[in-house]
Amino acid sequence: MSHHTWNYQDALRAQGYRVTPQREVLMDLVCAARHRPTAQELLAAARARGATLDAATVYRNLKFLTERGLLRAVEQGGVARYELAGPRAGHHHLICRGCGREVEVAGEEAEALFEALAARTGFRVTSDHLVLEGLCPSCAEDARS
Amino acid sequence: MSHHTWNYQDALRAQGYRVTPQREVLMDLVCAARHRPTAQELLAAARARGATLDAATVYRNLKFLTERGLLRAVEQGGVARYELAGPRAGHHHLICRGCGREVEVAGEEAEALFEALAARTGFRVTSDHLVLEGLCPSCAEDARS
DNA sequence: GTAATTGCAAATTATTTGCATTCCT
DNA sequence: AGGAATGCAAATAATTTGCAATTAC
Repeated sequence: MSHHTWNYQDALRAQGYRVTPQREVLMDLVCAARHRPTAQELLAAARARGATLDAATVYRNLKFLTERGLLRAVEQGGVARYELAGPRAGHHHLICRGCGREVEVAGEEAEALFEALAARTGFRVTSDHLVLEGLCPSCAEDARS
Repeated sequence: MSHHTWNYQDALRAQGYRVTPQREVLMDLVCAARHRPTAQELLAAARARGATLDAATVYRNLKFLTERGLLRAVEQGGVARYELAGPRAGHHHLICRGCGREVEVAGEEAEALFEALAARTGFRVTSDHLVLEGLCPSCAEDARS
């Protein structure tokens, strides 16, 4: 399956690593997921899809793929969740603690904010994926009752 | 020991909860800690200090104290770390991934940033404690070699 | 006295590691 | 072939839960 816009397979092979079915199923699942899956969710999903793989393999590969820059790990609620890193721009998420809805913010939008921080503290933020909590417009509305 | 500027004991008693020695030792330790301690660190520290308490009690109370707004939990590197919440303003941290140094940013400083986000997305950020990663001035310098 | 809390032990959940075997390239 | 990667099983580590015993108020 090579429906990915980016061919990570060759990138790996070029570095002497192998493209195993386990790695492919993980990449496919992370790619197809609507929300960021955890290692456990990926294991279950992979098996549901008929793949044969062990939890240890999932953990080893998520770490491997993250180190190679193909995936990105985000801590959320104590567990690690994964998403495609790929060759695209960083971005951030706003999670509404009212309805759980998630809004994405382009990296550039946030850059301006980080600029301001850098100017004031000299500290350059490199996080390319923040998860901010707050209230979305509609829940903010409800909160007034 | 009531060296805390804020008397949380009465606040608890007023709500029908008890002030146990275990709870006090936890509050004292979090208060005295230089860096945010984890549940395990608190357990060890409490015992080193001669206190008698179980891991389950530590977890139960950290959760309890956090729910009552006395402590605040921050996820960092997969584990929960705690700090005093108290009646003070929220703030944020910048952690340098070069030297590990930590810089604190007052809540007001960041408010401006959140304002900008709200204006653009309608989303109001309520996180009162972000942990941003980046490079401090001195490490940014070294990175150029 | 009595309900809130604790301790202890056992159960969960997430993740890691050693090692022999398998399988990409 | 030959090293990379997997599976399996066992080891950690962090956290949770049931329940009887304890204790703060």
